[in-house]
Amino acid sequence: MQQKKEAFSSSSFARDAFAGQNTSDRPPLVGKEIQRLRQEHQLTLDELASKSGVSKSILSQIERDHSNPTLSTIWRISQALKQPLVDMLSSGEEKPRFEHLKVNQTPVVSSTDGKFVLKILGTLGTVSTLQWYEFKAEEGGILESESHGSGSLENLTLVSGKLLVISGTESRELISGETLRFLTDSPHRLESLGPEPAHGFMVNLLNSNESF
Amino acid sequence: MQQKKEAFSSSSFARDAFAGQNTSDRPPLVGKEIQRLRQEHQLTLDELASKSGVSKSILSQIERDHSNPTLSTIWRISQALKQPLVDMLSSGEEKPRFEHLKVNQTPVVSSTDGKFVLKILGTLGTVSTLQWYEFKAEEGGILESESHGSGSLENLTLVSGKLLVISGTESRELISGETLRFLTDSPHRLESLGPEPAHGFMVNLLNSNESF
DNA sequence: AATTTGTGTTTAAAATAATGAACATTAGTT
DNA sequence: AACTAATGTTCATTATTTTAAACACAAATT
Repeated sequence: MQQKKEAFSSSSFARDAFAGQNTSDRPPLVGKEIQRLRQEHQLTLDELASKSGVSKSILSQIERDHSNPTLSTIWRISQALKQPLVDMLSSGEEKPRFEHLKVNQTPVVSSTDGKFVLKILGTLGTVSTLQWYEFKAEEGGILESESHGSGSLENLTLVSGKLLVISGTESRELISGETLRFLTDSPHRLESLGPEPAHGFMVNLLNSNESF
Repeated sequence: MQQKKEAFSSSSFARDAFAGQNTSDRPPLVGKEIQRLRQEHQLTLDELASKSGVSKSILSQIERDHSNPTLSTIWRISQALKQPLVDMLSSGEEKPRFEHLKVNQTPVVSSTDGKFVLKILGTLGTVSTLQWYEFKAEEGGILESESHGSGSLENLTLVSGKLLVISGTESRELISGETLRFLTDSPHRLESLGPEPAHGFMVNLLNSNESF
């Protein structure tokens, strides 16, 4: 019954019984990171133990990667160290190459009557300000915009539906599949003509102050 | 000797399985998220068990938040579901940060077998080059791209369908309505997973500080 | 209806993570 | 050096996760 205290060498942690998948990779080793954070906070094992509610013996083992902590244990440690749980786990991994926005994380703006919905897909405010959106508008939905400043440009592509675009004194009617670029240095307005809802994509360049 | 078959009711874990927002006084409940991902992949507990090497009984309990999984268990599940470990834990927590832009090269895009259709909606060449597209890809459609140069950024929004994105050694799976930003300083690849065709938008920022 | 097949849940045993106490090791002081 | 005090590690025990097998249930097939 007495198995070796030899870390998790015989446990499922290092098991490679299930070949074919990722035998090369292993779960993240949080030990060094936890130890670094604890020392940064100038805490002893005893102090972190009482702060976190995790026994100091298991803390010692986790720091040396001799134990495979449970989620609740990692979480209690992260709380005591005031460190987001996620950061502790990703320290050993690769840098975040992706930014993954789930459906409910995408900012949405809608007109007061709710008929015109703008989903803000991205913005970039470096050299020139750039914003892009997806929009959906049922029949009669209207989006009114002020001037975006001289030199601002709007690029509209309609995937489905019919859309009336009015900028300044001019107006155009867009049908499915068409693209329209126009200056938005004056108030402008989009209106879904229906009957099917308008759906499309919009890229805006705002107030470019570049000289070329 | 008291046997608590009641999961972790006597532990520091949550008493009630309630998969709402993370109130940040208890470890994150990953059950709902894991179940969602498994069903998205159309896997049964048996299938995920053999893919991940985690027994289906514990999978069942974890999905219902009746167990407090170890790090290695969560990690093996995340690997099988091709989902970054961190994302599974942060479903109710904070968001990732942004990326930074650097120097670059000339972008080269090598495309397809016909199943993947890119519609170029617009381009703009100033200090950094900007391009945006609409794409439609039937099941199995693949778009392979070479590096766009270090610091190049791709912004993908999926309107419908399912899309697998691979960049470098990492991969993400996008479902309808989600947005993904990622660095394209290494070869990357988009694959429509079907069954319905993938449809979405793409905005690329390419570094073009070309020094001839 | 009865039987199979597929899918998720529960059960009993084994593996191991977590605890508190004893032990070891270092660092500082006399 | 010897003695403390402080800190980290190991030990024995307990608590819980994990596993494999049995079970329950539903849907499909004969």
